[in-house]
Amino acid sequence: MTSRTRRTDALSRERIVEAAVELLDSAGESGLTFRALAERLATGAGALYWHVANKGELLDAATEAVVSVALSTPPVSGDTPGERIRAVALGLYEAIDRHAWLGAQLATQFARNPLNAVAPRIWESFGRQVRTLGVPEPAWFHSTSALVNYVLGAAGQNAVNAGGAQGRTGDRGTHLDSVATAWERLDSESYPFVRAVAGQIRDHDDREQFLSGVDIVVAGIVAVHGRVL
Amino acid sequence: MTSRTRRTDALSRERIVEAAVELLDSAGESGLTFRALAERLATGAGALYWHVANKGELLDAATEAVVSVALSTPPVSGDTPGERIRAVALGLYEAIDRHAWLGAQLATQFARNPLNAVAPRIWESFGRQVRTLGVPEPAWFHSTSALVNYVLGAAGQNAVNAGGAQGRTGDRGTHLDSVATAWERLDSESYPFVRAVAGQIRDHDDREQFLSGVDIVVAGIVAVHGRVL
DNA sequence: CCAAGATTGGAACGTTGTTCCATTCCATCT
DNA sequence: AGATGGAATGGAACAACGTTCCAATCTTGG
Repeated sequence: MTSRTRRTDALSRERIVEAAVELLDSAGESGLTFRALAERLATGAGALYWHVANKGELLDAATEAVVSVALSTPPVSGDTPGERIRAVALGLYEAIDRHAWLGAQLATQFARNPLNAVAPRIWESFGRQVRTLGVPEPAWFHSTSALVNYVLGAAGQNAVNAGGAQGRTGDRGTHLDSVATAWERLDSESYPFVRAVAGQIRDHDDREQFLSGVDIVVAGIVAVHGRVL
Repeated sequence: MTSRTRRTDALSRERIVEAAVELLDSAGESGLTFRALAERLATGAGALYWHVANKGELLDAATEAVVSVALSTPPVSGDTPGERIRAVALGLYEAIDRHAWLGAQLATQFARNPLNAVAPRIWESFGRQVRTLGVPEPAWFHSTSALVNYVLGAAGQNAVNAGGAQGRTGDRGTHLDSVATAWERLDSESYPFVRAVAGQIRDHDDREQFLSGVDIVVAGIVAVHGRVL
């Protein structure tokens, strides 16, 4: 028996990242600690550092793993360029909805580590569709930048509401309700506009609001840079 | 002398927040610790907790203090609604440029603490101008949401580039250069679009790119919801 | 002047990311 | 098969952090 059976419980970067995602999903961003991760993998915290440089790299890897599947499945569908952009954006939105920690992560990822791999992935997915809008090449950069910035901004702001797919809308409802109530109680001299829209926050649909913003940005790209096809 | 002179070095929430902003500016987000803050204020870390509940509240207060002055000075000027929206956005942009930590903070603030005071401030500033675009009331919420999400998304992504006003463009230049180089080296099969726009990242103007996005969103709002005035 | 509350500041606690290193595993060579 | 050396492990230890606690000190009203 020259080659004994390889141990199936051996550590690897992939297993670590996978466990990190599970831990983030179940315990939140503050729940991801090297000790909890080591316990879940039945090893010591020090061993993880052989496969992962530090916590930042681990977070980046977890983010990339999740974004990667969100952007690759399903293959973007839709008849018009606008519909295909909505499909890409919706894929990201649902990934954020599934993983409550992802929104905050995406919103600051490029700032924290501009050399990571998730930024070009997102840019590529949106940029290809922006190109099909008929935008001339010199405007590709600004147009895609606007779209990506909107999506990542919405990601960061809506991160709290994540997890609504499971039907536990109770938390979300009371949560939005408390925000709406707080906004309605603001000084009417200083905050007339906020008070006017506070009611809409109570019963709005996050997904619809998100897609509405995508439509606005796409319409803006076409209006400013685009040609009508 | 029944009333002795009041000590001028007494702690107060304002002095603490002011010192926190200075510490964030000079030492970055990781430089803000209760120990460093206590040393700067010539006191103990425990004393700070009499005026500030915890670090999150301190960060919120620092953010609000900076955003507050950014949105109130100067009084928004401009002939058209679009120009006034640009003025509001530019005020925020320059605050982020002055305070490198602010971008990441804003990008996740609403998610972290939806009841804080900075979100309604930003919504009010933009919302008032959106109203003057001629958007009908039912669309105020979606339109302002799109604009705010774009601005905060751009804030989070551009946070690294902050500090360019002082003229030390060397860091920024080499930094963007390394990003551009990394993007140019990506697989041409998987990343054709990113490679095509990588060159534009090297010599683009952040401010111009940011404002270009604002124009796109404003044009989109008008195209989707607005009336021509 | 004196009590009572407000405020201070330093010590201490628990937790975190990370480093260090002795030990174990495993593929390869003789 | 047995030795060898690098790959990999895991537990202890360290520094730093947010936070709590409390004795000491100020400040104010009677």
